[in-house]
Amino acid sequence: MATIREVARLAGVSVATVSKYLNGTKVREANARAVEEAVRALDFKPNEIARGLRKSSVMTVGVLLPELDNLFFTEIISAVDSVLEERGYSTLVCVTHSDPEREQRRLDFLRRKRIDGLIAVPTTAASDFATIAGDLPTVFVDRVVSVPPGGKCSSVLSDNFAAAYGAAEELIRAGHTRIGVLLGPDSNYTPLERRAGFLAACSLHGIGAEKLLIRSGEYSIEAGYRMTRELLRLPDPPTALFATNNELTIGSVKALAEAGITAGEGISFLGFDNRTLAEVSHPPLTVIVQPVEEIGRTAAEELLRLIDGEPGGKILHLPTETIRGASVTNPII
Amino acid sequence: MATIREVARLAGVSVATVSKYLNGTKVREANARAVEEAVRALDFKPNEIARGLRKSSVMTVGVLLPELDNLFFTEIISAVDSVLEERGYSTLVCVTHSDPEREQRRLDFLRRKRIDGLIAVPTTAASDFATIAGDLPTVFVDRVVSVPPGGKCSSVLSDNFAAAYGAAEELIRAGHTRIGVLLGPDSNYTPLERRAGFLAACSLHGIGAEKLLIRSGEYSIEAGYRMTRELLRLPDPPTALFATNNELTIGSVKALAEAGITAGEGISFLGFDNRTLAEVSHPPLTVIVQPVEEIGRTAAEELLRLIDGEPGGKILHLPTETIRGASVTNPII
DNA sequence: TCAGAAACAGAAAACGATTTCCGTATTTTC
DNA sequence: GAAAATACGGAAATCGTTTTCTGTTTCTGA
Repeated sequence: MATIREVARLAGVSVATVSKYLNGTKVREANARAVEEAVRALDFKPNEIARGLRKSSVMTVGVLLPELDNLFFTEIISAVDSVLEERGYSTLVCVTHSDPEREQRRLDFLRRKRIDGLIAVPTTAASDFATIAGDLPTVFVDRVVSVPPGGKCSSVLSDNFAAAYGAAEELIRAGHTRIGVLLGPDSNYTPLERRAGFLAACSLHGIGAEKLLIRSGEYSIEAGYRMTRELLRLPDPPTALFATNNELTIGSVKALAEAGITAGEGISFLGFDNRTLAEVSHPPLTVIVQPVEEIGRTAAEELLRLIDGEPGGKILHLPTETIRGASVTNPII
Repeated sequence: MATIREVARLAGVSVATVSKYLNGTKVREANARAVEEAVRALDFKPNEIARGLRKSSVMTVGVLLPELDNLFFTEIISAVDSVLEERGYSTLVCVTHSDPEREQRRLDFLRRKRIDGLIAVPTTAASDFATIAGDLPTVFVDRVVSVPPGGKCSSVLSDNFAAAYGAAEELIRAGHTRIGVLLGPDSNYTPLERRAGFLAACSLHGIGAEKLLIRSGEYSIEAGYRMTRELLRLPDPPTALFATNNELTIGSVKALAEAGITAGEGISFLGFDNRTLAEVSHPPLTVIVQPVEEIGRTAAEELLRLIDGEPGGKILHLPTETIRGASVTNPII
């Protein structure tokens, strides 16, 4: 592949002139023409590696996340990538499989690649910014990491508390008091927030925790399925179910279908995130959806700000949206 | 961030020694120790950019695909990434949004990054390898591109012909002769293969094309929905439906649900790809699933072979799998 | 026409690693 | 114990750009 040297020779100018012309510094008209032609003739493409070395910036941000086979994450990356690409950055994706050791290795890898910034959905639990990213501009997504005020990192996530609060109100307003809630692992941040939001709304309406049937487990289809079956088998089963994540929603829907229960008839159902499943269901499900696209965009924009040296330390909560289907109805007493 | 020079100084050796030690060449025990310690003390991480420049290989492969918000693609990337990472390669993902111009720009970008190989789901239609990738080792996924025998590229995809052939047999065996088929755009390669496979099986069983109700349109939920409604409204509607892609399947399921038709009772249904929807449906759907994980792995392995200089020119067809639910039954005459 | 200013071109020094090549230590062999 | 063989360390070249800094043109205005 042609180098800038060969272009210079063919054009009869110095490499400095070629470089300047290609980077927008003014050169003599005749030279510009000659360079242009040489570039075309040799199909010259500047070596970004050499460029990156000299400029000590490769215009790359790392993205560190648990999995690639999960639309929640990939839709976020998609938005992140759109924003970053527009500003000339490329995106280097690394998968952790939720393994802390692997996470550390991949992070090391990204640092060796001299990334300019990081977008991370960290797995490591009780971690602060410094141990994860050092002094790298970083935006955490769907996680809150202890954020030094004005430091080089921020967080972007849905307002999980408000989402669950709203969900509870939705169900209570319809007349439910005996509600089953399917939560993710207690070790994660978001399930705790969702639990807290839900409980807050309930207690405000005088519904004690003892009437609630809260279950927590993995974020998986199987867990959702299992927990739903458990709840349905209770002597006094709940009149409404709230599944707080995509996988739990899928599992729950499956269990209901198997039990011959139509959401909104035998029991009310409030799901999370899976817009498509909600639409395709009959009747359509009521679901709370996270603004994935906006989360991605916001994270990318905040990261660009951090890279530009502006202070971070923000925690950006984005509102969720409730898509009303017909799966939340009055309870049959 | 520390450089190899500072490590050398602190360890009291030359940069050559540091480099050698870190790259596995034997050095004196005492020096090894000193380097080790200096590396730790300075938290030295080799600059992969400088390294890449000198070695003229950055151990990176590009991935060029239409979208990131589609599990079919992201599951493939996931597998690709696993295989490549194990061999020390990183994956640089670029999205084309199915826009040929953008595809060209992103490809240019990847070449400037001096990637060692490419995995591509090209959008550009009638294109041959040379115009897309030049002499870059390339594996095309879910597309067949005119492959120079022994050249530096190969293709990996499902055996779409066989999949559709099998689908037709499945339905014919159950007794259906009046079958509605939902296909993707005629301008793509895979819909044509699927159509051909389906027709081949039908004609073998003496079912003329005139009895079939073949519709083609976009690969979208809306198209699937629309085409299904059209078919259901016919004076003599089909007794079975075959949706040939994930989105078409979703749209079709939605239309059926809305029409109050249960797949496998009023009408038989054969879907594609969406394992989760198939499982969660009631009754579970019979679907043909593509071996996404294996497609990804195979593509990555083939690419590694090409990068190692072995000849390409292969077209690798991987068998699909039929997951039998209860949505294909005998027709009610 | 010429001095001074402004515009531009080019040689060479970075950037941070790897690698070659040569010289010195160390070991082996008789 | 000396010569030959081997092992190892280090100076310097290299990868392909950008950028600085100096030197040369070209332009301007009286």
